Amino acid sequence: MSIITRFAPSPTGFLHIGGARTALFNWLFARHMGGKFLLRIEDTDRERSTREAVDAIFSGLKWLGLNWDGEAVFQFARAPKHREVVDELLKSGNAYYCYCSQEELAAMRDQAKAAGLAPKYNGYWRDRDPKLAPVDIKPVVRLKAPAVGKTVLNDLVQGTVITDNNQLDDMILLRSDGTPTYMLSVVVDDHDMGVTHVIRGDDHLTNTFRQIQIYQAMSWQTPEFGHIPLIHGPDGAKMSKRHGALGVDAYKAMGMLPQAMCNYLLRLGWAHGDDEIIPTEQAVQWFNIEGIGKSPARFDMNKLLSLNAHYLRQTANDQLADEISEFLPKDVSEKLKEAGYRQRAVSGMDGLKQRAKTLLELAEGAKFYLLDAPLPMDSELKSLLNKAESQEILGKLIKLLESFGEWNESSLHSMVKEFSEGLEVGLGHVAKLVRAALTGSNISPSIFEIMQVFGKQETLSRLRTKY
RNA sequence: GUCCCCAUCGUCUAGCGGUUAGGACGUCGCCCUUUCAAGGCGGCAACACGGGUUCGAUUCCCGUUGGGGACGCCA
Repeated sequence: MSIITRFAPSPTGFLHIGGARTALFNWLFARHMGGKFLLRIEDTDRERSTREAVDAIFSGLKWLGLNWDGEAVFQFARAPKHREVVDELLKSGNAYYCYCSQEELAAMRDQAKAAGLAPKYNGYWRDRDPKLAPVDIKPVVRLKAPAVGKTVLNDLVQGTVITDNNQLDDMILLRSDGTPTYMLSVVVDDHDMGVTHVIRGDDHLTNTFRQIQIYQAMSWQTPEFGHIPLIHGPDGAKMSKRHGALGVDAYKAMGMLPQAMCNYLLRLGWAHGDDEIIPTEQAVQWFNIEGIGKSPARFDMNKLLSLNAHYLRQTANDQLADEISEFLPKDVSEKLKEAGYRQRAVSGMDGLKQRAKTLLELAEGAKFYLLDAPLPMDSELKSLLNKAESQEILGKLIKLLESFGEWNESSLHSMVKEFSEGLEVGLGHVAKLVRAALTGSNISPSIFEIMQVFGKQETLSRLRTKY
């Protein structure tokens, strides 16, 4: 039998990092098994669901390369189907109307808590004659869950977990306004969509017992469940906004590469021996649910960054030249469209990409190739260049360069080195001046590589520029 | 409060009864070097604690402690 997984986020905010990992695991498992990966938007909370959030989920998944099979299912649209199931449950005696008010329910919870029990509904209307119902209260429909015995979950990740049914109460299936609850909708949708493996965050673990009760009441076969540990913030607590970790779009904006994100997320809670660099294609081959760890992992930006730097260096130069475009100011990125400037950026990437961890840093580092002299420069560097002594050195160098024929990195290196030794100032000092004139900075790739990329004419023109 | 889950370097992890407890990120030092990186080499750094089981426990069992999660007419 072919397996079917799904990712079922609620569109109430951005696609966060934990959700992305859940999606990744579902996607990897489906692809590994040659099955299907479905997407369902759980938009039954009409108050909080937004179109923007739906778009963020779509674009986030696409960016990560987690393509889903078929059209995304919107849960709210299936409400009529969910209500049909409630009718069936009512008919079969597996559900009943409950007329308790919010106040009464709160009192019950307090009472249970005071008695040392889990705060829950006490089943007041479970076996009561509906004729006794107050006329002014709109009822909810509750599942008539087994009151005794145990519910067993053989979880793919967590192992066998057993809950005493007295821990669970009769959950609400239909709200008083007639809308289905999450608990019911998930079960009905997973069943109708043919989902065979439900892989989700372990914050859903206890919900699963309730959901199993619905499957049982409907005599439906339960899918396999795998509850993966949540990602925690650096302080060990559940990942939240205050950890500064936002939606996947935020990581994109930081200049992260999707391959790096996937690799990082995969290694959070899953390992393949000592392997660290696991490109997605490799992950599809290797992925298995058994390998998922049970302990929560903390989010570590440094490791993500290091992985990102790795994938950045693996990326082809011309592709990087395209990628940095959106990280550049408009006027600078426009230059990228002109063949000459673009060629410089592409040629310069070898030196640039090993100095950047993100596309943002890469773009920053590439600016000097795209800007025209005079370059923006801090005052300290300016005054260094303006010193008579500096000008004298540069003047002599320019003369030599003008008649220098072998315009390539290594020849330029030897030549300038010899030149410096002749002047008895040291290559370091000369390099600093050249670097300033060529890049406007005192940090850059090799100046000889830069000279080669610029070519003789542009190099000399920059060296002659006065600040 | 009740229930559930977790526990190896600072972090992510390998380990599935006998290992000098391995790798990666970070960190420190050295090499390379025109700056900054990258790269190479090396150092520091962990089995939470207490009981069992066993010839032998990081590994299996129980407890303690610590962390996390769930207990909505949210999803």
